[in-house]
Amino acid sequence: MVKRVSDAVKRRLPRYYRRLLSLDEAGTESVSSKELGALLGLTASQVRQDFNLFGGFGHQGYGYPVNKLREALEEILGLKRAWKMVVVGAGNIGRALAGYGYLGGDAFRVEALFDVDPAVIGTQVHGLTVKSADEMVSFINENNIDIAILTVPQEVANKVAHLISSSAVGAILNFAPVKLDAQENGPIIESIHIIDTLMSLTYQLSAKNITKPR
Amino acid sequence: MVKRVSDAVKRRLPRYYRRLLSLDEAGTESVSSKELGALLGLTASQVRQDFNLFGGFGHQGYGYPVNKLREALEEILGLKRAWKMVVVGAGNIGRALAGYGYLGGDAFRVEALFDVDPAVIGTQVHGLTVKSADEMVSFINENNIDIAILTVPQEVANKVAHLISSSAVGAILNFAPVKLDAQENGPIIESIHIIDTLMSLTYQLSAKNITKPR
DNA sequence: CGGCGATTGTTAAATAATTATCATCATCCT
DNA sequence: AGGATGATGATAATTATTTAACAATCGCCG
Repeated sequence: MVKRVSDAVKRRLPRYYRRLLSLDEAGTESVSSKELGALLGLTASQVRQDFNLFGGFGHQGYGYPVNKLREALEEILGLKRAWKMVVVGAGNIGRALAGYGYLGGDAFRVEALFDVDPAVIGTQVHGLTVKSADEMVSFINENNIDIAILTVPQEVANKVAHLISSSAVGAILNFAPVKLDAQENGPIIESIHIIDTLMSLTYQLSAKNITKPR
Repeated sequence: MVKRVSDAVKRRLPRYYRRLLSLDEAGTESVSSKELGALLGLTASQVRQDFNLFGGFGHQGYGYPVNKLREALEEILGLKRAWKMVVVGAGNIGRALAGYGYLGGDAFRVEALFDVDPAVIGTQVHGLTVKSADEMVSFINENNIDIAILTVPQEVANKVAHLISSSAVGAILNFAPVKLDAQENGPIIESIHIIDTLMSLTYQLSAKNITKPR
């Protein structure tokens, strides 16, 4: 049962979970791979393949029990516990994320918000007082922070990421449009590059007017 | 030269561009596929394959001229012109994005910000006055808006997306944690699901403690 | 002015991911 | 009670993506 989970599957798991959650809340008892695939734009085959990486959740002739599968995904994704986070960089995006009491408000908690700007330090953002970046590493270590959300300007992103990596944090969620250089045994890094997604859109918009999609 | 561009390549193009831009700004004249690959965590082979989809930009024995390649990518990605955007939903993320004078501040411009909440309509956000959602479709059409950034609550995301689709907008950048149902000949849709990326992190953090990476 | 070193563009091979197929089995209906 | 139905789990086939290999080519240096 310890099969390799590809990146592609890893990206699909949260999507399955979100959909299962909403089906469960709607009171749906079971769902077939075909139905779920249709809801997510995937083939039935792929849905079954994916779930079978983690074990057999389905009943033949019946489909998958929504509640049980949702529970299983919750376990797999580590959502049965709360994760403590800090936001590093109190700019526009950083402040927005500090107010993130979102989906499974239980699972993700922002514990602190840091910045270097003296004019910003001490101000209130969504009930948090912005702390000085000097305190960051010790705060992370003393409060067992799991995830650092990095929203600093790209020029300093790697420097700050390096500093964060010297703490005991488990993962970094990077919003700076820069590739952070990963370190052996350092935190897990995932990036969200908004600007890249925008450029992907303009690429497609530009291409649309030249060649039709096949 | 009209080869099919896969999704994987499409996602790498902006990364190439960003790196080329910074190399160019640093005054670097040429870069080999090997060097560029190392900077981006790709193989030299892959870099060459990708560029060759769009034509031969390199000089044998020499590498790729940074400036010329950057220009070419700018053309390919459609960054030679300005793109007009609106932000729909003046919540935390929406307000943050309204202040988006980011990278190629020339290429992307936020022209307006919409919401349904009477308490928010009329307020100022980063120099923009929040407009009523009632005006949205006509504003998009009259001002030739290219991209709508959707940052409304998930419950109404599809409803609003549908409304946007009735306008002449070319693309939607969706931040709601929901799969928008695409329509034939409707706008191009790309989504950024922050919550999914967080879950992908907790999945990896959870998995790390059970099985070591092979 | 000719050979050497380096790096491309291209084709081929290997690997990974997705889709299709099918035997098996649980449930339901008559 | 038994067969039809429908959907899983597993395996096989297909397709896509990545990596490797190598001949062709350019500039540089002597």
